[in-house]
Amino acid sequence: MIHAENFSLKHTIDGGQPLAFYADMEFEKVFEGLGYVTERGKIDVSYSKRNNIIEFGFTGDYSSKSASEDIVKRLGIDHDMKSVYSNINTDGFMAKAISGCYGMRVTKSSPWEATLCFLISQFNNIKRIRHIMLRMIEKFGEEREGSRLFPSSGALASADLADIRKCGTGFRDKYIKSVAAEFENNFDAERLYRLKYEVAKDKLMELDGIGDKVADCILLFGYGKFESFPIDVWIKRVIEKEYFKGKKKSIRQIHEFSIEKWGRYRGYAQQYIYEFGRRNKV
DNA sequence: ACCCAGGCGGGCG
DNA sequence: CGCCCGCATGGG
Repeated sequence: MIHAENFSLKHTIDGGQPLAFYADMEFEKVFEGLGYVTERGKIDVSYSKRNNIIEFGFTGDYSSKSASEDIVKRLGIDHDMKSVYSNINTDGFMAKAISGCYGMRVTKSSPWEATLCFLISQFNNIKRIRHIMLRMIEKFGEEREGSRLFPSSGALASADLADIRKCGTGFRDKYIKSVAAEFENNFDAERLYRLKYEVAKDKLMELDGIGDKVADCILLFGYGKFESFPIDVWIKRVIEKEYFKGKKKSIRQIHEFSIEKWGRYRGYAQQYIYEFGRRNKV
C-alpha cells in the first residue's frame, strides 16, 4: 500500500507517456488501475481517489518492497508537486493546463524502455505506437509466470530485421536493431545519469535514429532529467498559438523560449502543455 | 481518395 | 546553419 498526495493516475497514464504505450489500462468510477511490464516482471496497480491509496500486486523478480519502490519511481509519486507547480505556473495558459491535468506526473521508465518507445514514436501516432509496442512485447519479451517481460536490448540486437518489422515498425526497424546493439555493446546507458543534460543529449544523438526530439524524450521519461523539453508537432503548434500569436517559430527558438520561461522544470511544463493541448485540441 | 501522426537522415545551398 | 525530401503504416 502506497500513499499518494496530489496524484491522478488517470491523467498520468492517459496521454503520450511511455507507460501508456505498453500498459494494460482499466478505469472504473472510483478505482483506477493499470498493469505494466518491466524487464524484471509485471506489476498491477489500483488507485483509490477517495483515500489516495495505491494498492498493488507483482510477479517476476520483485519483492513487496522493490515493487513498491518501482511504482513510486515510475509514477513519480515522490515528486514535490507544490514545488513543480510553483516553478512552472508562469501564465494563464499554464494555469489552465495545471488545473485541467491536476496530479499528472512525468513518468519514469528505464533508459532502454524509453529509448525503444520513442524510436517507435517518430513520425507515428499514439494508437499505432501502442499497438506496435504490445506486439514487440508479445514477440520479443521473455515469458515469465504467464506474462511477457519488456523486451531486452539483447533480444532485439540479435533479432532479424524482418521479425522486428512484422511488429509494424516500418522503416524504424533498422534504428531499433542498431540502437539495441549499441546498448548491448559500446553505449553505457547508466553513465548518462551522471552526465549533464546537454552532454547526455549529445551522446544519445550519436545513435542512429535518435535526433533532437527523441533524445529529449529519452532524457525526460527514461532518465528523469526535467531540463529536457521534447518538441513534437503538438508542442510546436500549441506554443506558437498560445505564446507567439500563431507565428511560426523554429525548433531552436522554441527551445530557447522554454529555457527562459520554465527553467530547469521545463520538462514538466512540456508534459502539461502536451497533454492539455492535445486533449483540448488547442 | 486525402491527410496526419510525440521525426530523422541525407542532400543541397 | 536552414530548408526540403523520402520514409512505412493505419486510422479518421
